[in-house]
Amino acid sequence: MPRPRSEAARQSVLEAMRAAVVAGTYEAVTIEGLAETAGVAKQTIYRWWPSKAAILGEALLEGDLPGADPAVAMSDDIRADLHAWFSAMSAGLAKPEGVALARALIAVTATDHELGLALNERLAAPIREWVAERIARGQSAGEIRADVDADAIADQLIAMASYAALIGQPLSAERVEETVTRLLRGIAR
Amino acid sequence: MPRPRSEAARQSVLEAMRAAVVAGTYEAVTIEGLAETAGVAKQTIYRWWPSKAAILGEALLEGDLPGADPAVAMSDDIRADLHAWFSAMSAGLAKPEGVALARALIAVTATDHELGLALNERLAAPIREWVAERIARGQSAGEIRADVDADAIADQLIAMASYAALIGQPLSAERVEETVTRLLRGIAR
Amino acid sequence: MPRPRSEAARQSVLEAMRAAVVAGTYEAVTIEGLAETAGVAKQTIYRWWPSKAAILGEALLEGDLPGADPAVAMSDDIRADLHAWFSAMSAGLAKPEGVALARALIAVTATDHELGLALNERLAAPIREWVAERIARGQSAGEIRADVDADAIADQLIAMASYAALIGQPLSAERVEETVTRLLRGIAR
Amino acid sequence: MPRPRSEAARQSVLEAMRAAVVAGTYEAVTIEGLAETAGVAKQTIYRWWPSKAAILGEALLEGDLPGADPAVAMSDDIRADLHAWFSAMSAGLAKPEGVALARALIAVTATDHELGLALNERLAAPIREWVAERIARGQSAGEIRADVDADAIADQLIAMASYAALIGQPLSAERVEETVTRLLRGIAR
DNA sequence: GGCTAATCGAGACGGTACGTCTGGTCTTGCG
DNA sequence: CGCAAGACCAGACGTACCGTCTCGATTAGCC
Repeated sequence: MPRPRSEAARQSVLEAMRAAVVAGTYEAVTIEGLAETAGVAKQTIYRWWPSKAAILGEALLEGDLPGADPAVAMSDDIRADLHAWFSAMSAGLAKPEGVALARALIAVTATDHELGLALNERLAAPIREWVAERIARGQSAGEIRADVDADAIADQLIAMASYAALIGQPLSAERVEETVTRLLRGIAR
Repeated sequence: MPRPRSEAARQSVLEAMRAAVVAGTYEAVTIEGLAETAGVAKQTIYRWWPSKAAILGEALLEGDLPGADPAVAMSDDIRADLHAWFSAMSAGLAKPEGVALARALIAVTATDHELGLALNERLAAPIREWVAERIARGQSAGEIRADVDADAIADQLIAMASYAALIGQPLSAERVEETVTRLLRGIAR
Repeated sequence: MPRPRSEAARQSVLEAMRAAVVAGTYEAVTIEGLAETAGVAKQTIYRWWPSKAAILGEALLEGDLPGADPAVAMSDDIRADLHAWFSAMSAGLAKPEGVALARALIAVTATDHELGLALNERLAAPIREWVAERIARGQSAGEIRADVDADAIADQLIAMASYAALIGQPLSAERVEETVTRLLRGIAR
Repeated sequence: MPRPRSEAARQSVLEAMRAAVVAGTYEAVTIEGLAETAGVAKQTIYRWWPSKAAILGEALLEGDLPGADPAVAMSDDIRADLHAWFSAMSAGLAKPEGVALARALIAVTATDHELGLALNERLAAPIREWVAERIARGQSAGEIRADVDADAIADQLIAMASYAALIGQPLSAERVEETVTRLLRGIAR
């Protein structure tokens, strides 16, 4: 049987993509540049990825987009939980690295619809899940209205954080605070 | 004393940019293609614009980004007003042309920070103003809490509409309805 | 280890150059035009040749400048030999193709000193050699003065033929005849 | 009455052409550059000259091509006269300025046949005349054969000097000496 | 322990677009 | 109406990458 795909080459391409995106804009990333920094032949890239966008996608899913993972334990205080999570996400997307990766994701979405949609779906799913679960808990506890649409809330917060990264003006602590407060007022029983 | 700049050339370049963006992606727009469709020499473009992004900026500010202009009269019913406006904006950004232009704006913002920020500022300003005014009216009427941050609300809605356009899934009427309802519950006195 | 240079591409570029020069002036030759007629990418040309002049040089050395090769057998009659050769050279440079190539050589020499000098040297060398040999033979035979400078003679005839091609008025048979006669009177013992 | 053509502009264009040609190659001369150095508008050049070549032509005829003017008095010694003149011409074409202008003339001739021919004719005429006259004198004095073709001699010397300038290797004093000596042996009675 | 088949690096190839430069033409307003 | 100034259309310049295509050199299994 033939020689298997080189995992080292794969990793170094993904790493090169992350580095390139953080260093400049996604648009400025070049397959040739990637190949050079990764120490890999161009053909090796073209053999395994159909496009620059696909490489970014894999790099984002594999590495992590700071703020994308709602690694927040749930307590009994829904306000505290939502605030902790939204605040963490905003902070993740406020770091230079986070801004760069988020912008690259946005750029690729604005360009390659299909892939962008898929990526957003994949990255948003755990968030939606977390929010749904926390809202459901609040509903069980009788704090939250029964007719609240958890997805709408998750989407709103994702949109806000994402837009803030796009225009490069991270949500301030006050804005985060205000948003959570107002949101809770809107969905409290 | 020399020949003045040709307004016709300028207009046809901007028009070509709008057309190109609507027809494909912003990334796929080419200065050479623009020159060709506009019936203009490449140098004429380079003489007056420093970049593709600048052309798009001018085209967006001059032509109009559907949904960007809050041309909604204010009534005494704040719910109706907010709904009418947010609904109109969402609808504008749901039309193919609106999606295309919004995505182009997003793409340029993700790429050329400076210019993107300026553009967003310019386009958001009238919206912020309108929302501020409407909220203030509501506060005078005693319907709305005094401590509400109008900018936060405007930004939230802009982010939501913009993100919806980005991922190509326009806000449904239900989602618009839900958002306004929840929002009002959050800010009502 | 990579793919080797394409000889086909190289040849078709050189051929395109010869054709272009014969069809028009050297000045009017365009790298883009060359690439197009040769069915080759522009970059392939830039990869291998530093300038238009270098292409012409290679084309001239490889193909042949009519009249540049003194393919004349030597007999015992120095007058006949010199006449045959000078006449052949003049005739070669009188043909439209010869005129065109000679002019291109002159144009490139007038422009790119270094290369022009090298080319002239390379093309003149066999001529100088032939003349030197024939003169030496004449000297052995006692027909020609011992102090004759063969290079001076070769250069004179090259200059004359070249200048004639430049101004587009080929040396007439009479002028060739006269020149050889006068020359021989000048160097005979 | 209309304003007459500006002689100052004309002169400064011609001067700029001479300077440009001496400073670089004829090919590198640019109408725009000319206009700039001459302090003249591009259109003023296009109004009065059909081409770059025409400007050079006028500049050469008006200014002087060093060595082109056979300003040599005739004595009774034909050898001395021919040597003096040919030597002066070679020297003129050996000076950097002379080489540059001669090359420009050659370049324009290689490119614009018509004009080049005309220019060569104009510049060669006085030389041919001078040579014809001197030869005729020599014939009267019985030094020179009656059947000598003066034009052939003039052309030969022009070609030699011109070719020497072209390849940038001025005729050495020895070569000049040798040439005149050999030439005279060829035409002496 | 050789055979074989897909991998890898390197980089040439036909292309497209870049941003710049110049050619010629035209349009201003001043003198 | 000539002229300086400079915008305009046109198109070549030389460069950078694109995605495809050889090359020769490894490197697994499988015989």
